[in-house]
Amino acid sequence: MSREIRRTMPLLSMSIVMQLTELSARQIRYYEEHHLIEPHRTEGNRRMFSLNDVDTLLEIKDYLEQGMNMAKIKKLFAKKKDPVATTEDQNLSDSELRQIMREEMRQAQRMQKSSIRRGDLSRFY
Amino acid sequence: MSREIRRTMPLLSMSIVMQLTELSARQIRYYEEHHLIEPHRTEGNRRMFSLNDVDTLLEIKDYLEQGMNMAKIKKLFAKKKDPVATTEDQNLSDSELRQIMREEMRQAQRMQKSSIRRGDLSRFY
DNA sequence: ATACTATGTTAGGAAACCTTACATGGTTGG
DNA sequence: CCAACCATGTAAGGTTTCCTAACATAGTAT
Repeated sequence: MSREIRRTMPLLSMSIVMQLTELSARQIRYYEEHHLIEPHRTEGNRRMFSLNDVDTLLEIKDYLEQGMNMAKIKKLFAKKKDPVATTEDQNLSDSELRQIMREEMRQAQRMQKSSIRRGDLSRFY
Repeated sequence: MSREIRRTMPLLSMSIVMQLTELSARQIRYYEEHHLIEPHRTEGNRRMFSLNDVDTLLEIKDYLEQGMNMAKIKKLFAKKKDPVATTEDQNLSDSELRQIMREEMRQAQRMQKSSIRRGDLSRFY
């Protein structure tokens, strides 16, 4: 059974995700409104998050703390998903994207080496 | 951050554990009454389970389906924790214990090889 | 035949979560 | 400088999920 499935399986409730990410419920719902995450829903309409969702939230948090705004973050995510999208007003230059990706890679490397880092989900599961 | 911590971190709510284990809430609470698991509690008194708890529950389920009763399962778990416990009425013979352990080992091996097996938690996370 | 074991079910209450709406400090463009 | 907007806080009212406690029951063991 693939790692993909494990990471997309909705296992976590709102309160746990709040603890894991140190975000408020309001913030998490707001990011969902902007389609940056799409948590699963139970029959009773409760959100259930996957580990991937948590990762995404930590990424969003990081970008926001770096001063990026939602609009830019949305474009960033859109482009990461489909780097050759043809929408006209995708005004996030390729060089900007590459810049960000490069930083992510460097961060990932650092995570391999040092032990604990903010945003390192492996603390939790 | 150690695997140990990841696996003991209370992340999962009752409903999710019910799905993962295919046990009823009643059953899960009953096994807790017998101290086979000790889920964490939130401030509001809700149970929060770790991945280890889920493993334990699947193990219990397996033993029960094999016809073992709670009393025996309790002794089995006690002895697995402390194989040299000195309580008098620990009437689970060493050979019985070794027998069970051997089967577990064989099962674990099979899990390495074949893909999906009941009791294989890796389906989920 | 009786007692026990493991589980189901029900009731009443509390915690956690939901959506919607309004409030607000910080930033931004005119 | 001010109006608009952005990201977030907060409050209200309602629903879902979970809690404990108690009683019911089919199957098993004594």
